[in-house]
Amino acid sequence: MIPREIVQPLLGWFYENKRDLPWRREPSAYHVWLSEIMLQQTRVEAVKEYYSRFLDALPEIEDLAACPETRLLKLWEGLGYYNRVRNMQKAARTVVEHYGGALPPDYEQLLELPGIGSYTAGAVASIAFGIPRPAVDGNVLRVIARITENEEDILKQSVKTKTERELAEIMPKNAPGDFNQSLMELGALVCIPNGMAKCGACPLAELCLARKHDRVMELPKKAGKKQRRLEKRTVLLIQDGEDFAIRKREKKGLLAGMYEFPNLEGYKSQEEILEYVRELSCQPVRIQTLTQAKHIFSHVEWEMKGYRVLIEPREKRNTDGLLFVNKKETKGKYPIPAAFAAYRKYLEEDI
DNA sequence: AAGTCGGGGGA
DNA sequence: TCCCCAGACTT
Repeated sequence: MIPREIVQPLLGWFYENKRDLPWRREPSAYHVWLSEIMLQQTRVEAVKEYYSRFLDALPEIEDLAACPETRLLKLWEGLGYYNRVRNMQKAARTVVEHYGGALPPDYEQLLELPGIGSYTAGAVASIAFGIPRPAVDGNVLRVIARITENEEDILKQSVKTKTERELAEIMPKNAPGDFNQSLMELGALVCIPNGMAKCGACPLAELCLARKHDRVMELPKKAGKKQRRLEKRTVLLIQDGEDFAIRKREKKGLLAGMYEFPNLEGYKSQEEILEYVRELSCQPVRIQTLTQAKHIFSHVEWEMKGYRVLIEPREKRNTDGLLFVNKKETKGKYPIPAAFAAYRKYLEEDI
C-alpha cells in the first residue's frame, strides 16, 4: 500500500521546488493537453522549443483542427512518434465537432479521444480541471516502486493499474493536479533512475522502504528489452540541377506521412541503383557515392549507404511518386525526419 | 502480453 | 554502447 503520509510532504516540496515550465504559465486545457502529448516518452528540455513554436502557429484547438497535415508534421519534425500529433488533430476535430471546441472536463470522455490514454487523461483532468484522478507515468511508477519497495516489473500493466488504484485512494481532493505533478517532479529531479537518486534531498526519505533497506539502487525492476533488428538501406539523392527528388511515406507505419529521399531495402550495387532510377522515369547521368550513415529507432536500426544520382532534366516533373523540390524554395516546407539527417543536409546546404 | 512507434542526452 | 524519457495503440 502507498502510505497517505506522502501527500503533504510531496505538496510542500513541490511548491518549493517546482520548475518554471512554459506549460505551467497558462495551464488551459489545450495547453496542458499539448504539453502532455509532447512529453510522452520525451524529455522536458526537448519539448520546450517545440511547445512554444507549436502554440505560436496553432494558438487554439480550432487552429489545430484545421491545420494541413504537412504543416502539422513539420511542426513536429524531430520530436518523433508522429502518430501523437496525427491523433491529436483527430481528437481536436472531435472536440470542435462534439464539444464546441473545448476539451470535456471529464476523465472518461477525455479517455475516449485518440491519443489520450490513462496517463494523459489523468494529467489533463487533474491539472487543467482539478478532477481527482491519478496520472501514472514512468516517473510515478519508479517513485512508488521505491517508496513501497515493490519487486514487480513496473512495465507490467498490473503494476500500473494497482498504482493508479492506490493513488486514487490518497489523492487530495483540493490539489489533485499539484499532487500528480509533485510525484512526477520528484521522479524527474530527485528520485532519478538507476543509481542516481538524490535521497538526501527527498521529502519522502524517512518513509521510503527502498531507502530504509538500502535498495534504491536495485529498484524499480524492469524486464529485459529485446534486441533491435538491423536493416540495411540504400538512400538516393536524385538530383536534377538544383532540384532533389523526395517522396511521401505511407500513411501507416514507421515515420508515417513524413517525406524521405527515395531509398531501397538492402545495399544495392550501382547497377541496381541505376536500374531503379530508370524505373522512376529518370535518366541517370552520373552516380556518386556519399557517406554511410546510421540511425537508431526504438526497435529497428538503419544502416544506410547513400548515393547521389545526377539525371537528365525531366519533362514531367512530379510523377512516379517523386516530388522534385528546389533546394532554395523547399526550406522549412517538407517534414523530413532525423533518420535522413546525414543526407538532408545536401538539400539544405551547398555541398 | 507483446510489438510498434523517434529522437536525443547522459552515463 | 546502453538506458531512459510526463505513453498510446495495435495485434
